[in-house]
Amino acid sequence: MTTKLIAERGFWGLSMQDVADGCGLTVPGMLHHVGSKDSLLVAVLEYRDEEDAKSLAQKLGMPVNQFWAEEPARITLPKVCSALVARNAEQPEIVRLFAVLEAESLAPGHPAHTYFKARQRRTLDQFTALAGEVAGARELAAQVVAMMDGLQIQWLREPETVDLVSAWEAAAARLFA
Amino acid sequence: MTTKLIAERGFWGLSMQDVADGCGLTVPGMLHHVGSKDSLLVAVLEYRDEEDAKSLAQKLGMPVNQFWAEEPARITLPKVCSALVARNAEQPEIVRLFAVLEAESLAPGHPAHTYFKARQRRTLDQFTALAGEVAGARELAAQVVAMMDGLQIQWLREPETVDLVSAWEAAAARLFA
DNA sequence: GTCTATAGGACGATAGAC
DNA sequence: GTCTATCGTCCTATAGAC
Repeated sequence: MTTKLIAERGFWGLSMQDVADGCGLTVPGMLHHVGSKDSLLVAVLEYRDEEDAKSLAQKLGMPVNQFWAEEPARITLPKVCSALVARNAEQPEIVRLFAVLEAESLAPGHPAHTYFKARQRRTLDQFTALAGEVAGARELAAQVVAMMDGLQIQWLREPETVDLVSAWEAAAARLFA
Repeated sequence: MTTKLIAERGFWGLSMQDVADGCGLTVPGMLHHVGSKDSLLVAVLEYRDEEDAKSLAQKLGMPVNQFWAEEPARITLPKVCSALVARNAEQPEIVRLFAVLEAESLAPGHPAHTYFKARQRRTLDQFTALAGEVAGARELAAQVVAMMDGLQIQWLREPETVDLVSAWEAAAARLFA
């Protein structure tokens, strides 16, 4: 529930009042559980990352947290990206949450600043490993991440006009040519 | 001055108090000039767009507001992108302002929602025209915009590690191949 | 665990003097 | 034009009863 509200307002625009209403609780009632606004934020982020990792591993038929470490031939970067995009296309609200927080957290004082910095490094490392032994693997990984983020923004801005999956497939055809 | 603060906090996290302090005024003193918080936002956005258009036209040696309408052979999409990236690399704070607002404004109720929707359409149209008569020109335009936005995020998150210009050149080599 | 009540600020905006 | 003073609203968080 929190996810939807943060996606609409961002973290700075989020009010605990609204979150509590959405949960059918009063404000102190939910603060008893989550502790504070900051810890609520990181809890939501980590929860979503876990859920996504599970879903992704299932889509690829791999055990969780191992899909990028082994079998470099069977699990390729294009396949992982397709699975990721398919997953994201199903949940626009969560994608918007990450898009908003990804930008907000660029400011050094933001509660999720270090979280997103670590997340970007981790994603780049994983994608680089998946890209294989080709020259410029890290460059390709960065471009893939950038393209996915950018297309998601366009999709979220005009969901009626843009289809995320087909937009990504067209981009992948160019990137992985 | 406002630019820097919005870039750090986003629009929802921005306080008129801070802006007024940054300008050496009191809060009502500056509200007299800008009218309201919402109008301050759009004023900043439109001002930046004008300044960027001027700078871009100068870099390309073209009259303002005509660089995408004519001479499709001399002014190509890669050239415009290089000029844009070079311009953006000089002003990380303004780029962060747009990155934050671009994500925040995805919410339908945001003061800049319609502004960014129109901006995205306009940019896509201009880039599509610049791409020329090739098949899939609009797809290419969308991918170029996505790549620029995504690389900017990575650059803003780790300015010490990522160099925006060289990252873009590597991406352009792949996109325009 | 969930509530009522309330503290203690910060916010955007207005009114009116100078 | 810029100020002081202030209104009314919203916020996060705490204290303490049930």
